[in-house]
Amino acid sequence: MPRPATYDRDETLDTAMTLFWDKGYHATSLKDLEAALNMKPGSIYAAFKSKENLYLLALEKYSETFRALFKTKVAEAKSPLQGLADHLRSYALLSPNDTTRKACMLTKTMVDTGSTDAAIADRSRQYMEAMRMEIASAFNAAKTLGEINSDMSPERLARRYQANVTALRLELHQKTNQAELCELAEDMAREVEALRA
Amino acid sequence: MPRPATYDRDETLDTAMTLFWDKGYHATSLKDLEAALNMKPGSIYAAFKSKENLYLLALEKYSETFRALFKTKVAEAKSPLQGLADHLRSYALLSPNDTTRKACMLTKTMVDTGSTDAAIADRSRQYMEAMRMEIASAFNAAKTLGEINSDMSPERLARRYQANVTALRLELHQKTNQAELCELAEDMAREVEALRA
DNA sequence: GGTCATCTTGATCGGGCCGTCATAAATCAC
DNA sequence: GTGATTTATGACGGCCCGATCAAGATGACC
Repeated sequence: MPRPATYDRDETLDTAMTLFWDKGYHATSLKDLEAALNMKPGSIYAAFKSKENLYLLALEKYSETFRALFKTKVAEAKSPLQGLADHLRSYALLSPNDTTRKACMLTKTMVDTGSTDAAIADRSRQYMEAMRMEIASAFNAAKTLGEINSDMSPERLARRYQANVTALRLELHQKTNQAELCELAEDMAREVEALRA
Repeated sequence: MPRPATYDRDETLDTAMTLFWDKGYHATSLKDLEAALNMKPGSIYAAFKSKENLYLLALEKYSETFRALFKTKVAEAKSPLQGLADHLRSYALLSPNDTTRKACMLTKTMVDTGSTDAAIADRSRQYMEAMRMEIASAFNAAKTLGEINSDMSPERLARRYQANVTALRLELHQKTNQAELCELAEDMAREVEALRA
């Protein structure tokens, strides 16, 4: 057997994800990647094929990581609806130096690549939809438990909920002050709780 | 008096605004601008100083145009609250080929330039705030008329409302289908109407 | 129609971009 | 220790970027 790679692929992908998430696809140069990943261009291309492909891998990791996190959080909550409401509040309670205090990477990606990289933008839309399905499934659980009215559409509620999350997280990007962020999150969370039958 | 310019400055700025709004700051190259404005690089720099400055001018125009439009629409509505609610619905009713069927340029700008062009991102934040003041003033009018409860905070309502607009317009960017767009806008509009005292 | 201030042109600049490749280094099997 | 095989390196290429500027074109005034 020949020489093994000297870097941890998963760890490297994680670093790339963070960098891309911060700066966006276009604004992240190979130089930036070389510095962050501690790899020379040749190695990057050997390992990940291209900048675009590396971005897609990072995006996939982002999507899976945070979708799983959401799923777990809702599952561990007192009830699906409560989990959904508290998830909104949790964004406003993020520590000031939490590294996830940013807009959703999928949102940023769609804006950043919508007119220049259809492949990436499309993938991002797919992940966004997958996330919405996850949310819908939580609303559906609430419905099954009789927590919300039976004539509610989980899909419609999910789109509304996702819109709230997207907007709330954009406020993180804009560095809106903590107090107003809490108010906004609270308003959104109350709307979810108001669905209780 | 010397030779006059051969182009209409305002019209040119409008074209630049549309282009920038579509493609974003980074993804718009001078070549793109040359083609769209029908000007050679020298002329562009003579007239607008730099790409960044041109962007700032286009952004200013965007901000003022759409803020005035909003103000007018609310003023002409049956009541401030009704104007606010219907404004949300109007996004979902935009013609399929309406050129303003896009995410808000201020939102896109903040995402696009947040990590690379502080000057532009800051300006965008300011315009966003100005728009929020405009919304707050509409809620305040509703309050004065007794349309909504007197213990409501116009600023807080405005931030919530702006979050809704931002998210709704991002759905335009994603080309969400008309039916679901209408549902989402309706959900948001109903929330506004539910404030009625 | 001559003068002159201004506008317009487009070749050109330095630089950074993404991506490649020949070479060197490292590891394992025997 | 040797050879086979993979990884790592970083200088380099071709391209396009935003920006400049000297020269030419144009129109307003006398």
